[in-house]
Amino acid sequence: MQRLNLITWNINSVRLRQRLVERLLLDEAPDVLCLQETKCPNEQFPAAAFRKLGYGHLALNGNSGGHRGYHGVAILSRVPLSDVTVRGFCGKTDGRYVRATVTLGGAPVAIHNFYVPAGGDEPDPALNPKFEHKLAFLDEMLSFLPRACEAPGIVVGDLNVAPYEMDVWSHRQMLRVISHTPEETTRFEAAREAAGYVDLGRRFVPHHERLFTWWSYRNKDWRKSDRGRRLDHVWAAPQLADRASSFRVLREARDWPRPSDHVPVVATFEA
DNA sequence: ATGACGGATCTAATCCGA
Repeated sequence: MQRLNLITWNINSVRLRQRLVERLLLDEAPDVLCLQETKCPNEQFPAAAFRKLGYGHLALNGNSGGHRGYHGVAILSRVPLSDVTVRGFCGKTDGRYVRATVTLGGAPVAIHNFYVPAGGDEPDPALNPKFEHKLAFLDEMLSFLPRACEAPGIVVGDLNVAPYEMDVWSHRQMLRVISHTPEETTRFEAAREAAGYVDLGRRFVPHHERLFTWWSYRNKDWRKSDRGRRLDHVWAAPQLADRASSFRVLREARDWPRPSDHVPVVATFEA
């Protein structure tokens, strides 16, 4: 493969939105699609439908057991996947990470697909166990990524943190709102820097421009109010970031029928 | 000004998302 076209998308139920995934595969023809919040046990993943469209290679870490109906990540590919690995974070097996390797220009590229915990409402880890879990997850990413990212790769997913001022609709009003608190954003940046990877979104879109990938279902008119956040990310090893030829946020998908509240993020890498 | 929406689940009301 001489070019890698990669998409990450929090689908918010892959079974409910199977048709939207098919539409994306047909419209964008990515080589690899990373999904989060599949909300789907592995045995119920609609693999046959995607295989028909040419995506016959799968890496799944679906929800199971006590996490029925929540979480779940998947990598779909039209090129072979090797080194498929599932890992639990914070001592849980809750479907938040899957890795697979593809080949670009004869060299392996590891793809790390994450669904970071949302963290609940109350931004105090002493009062809110979900926020405590999120901070612990980010801390574990900090210790995990340096070794995992030694092999050149790409970290993608719904990372559930909007690190910069123009990654949220109001920096001032969001500082005490989970996804943009300093406790999260400092850990988030530390984890990325420990990996030595590049924030591809901000390599392509300057820091003074707003860039969002998620808009709440609760807004009456998401486009008009534009109270979004940048929660979905693509981080790339420096040598891959230098070969990135495009980066796009598919905002139009927010208006597809019965949409996800997240939109797909597309990145292209040349060999 | 906080939106008051939408998904899954032991189908009715609850948990969760962020």
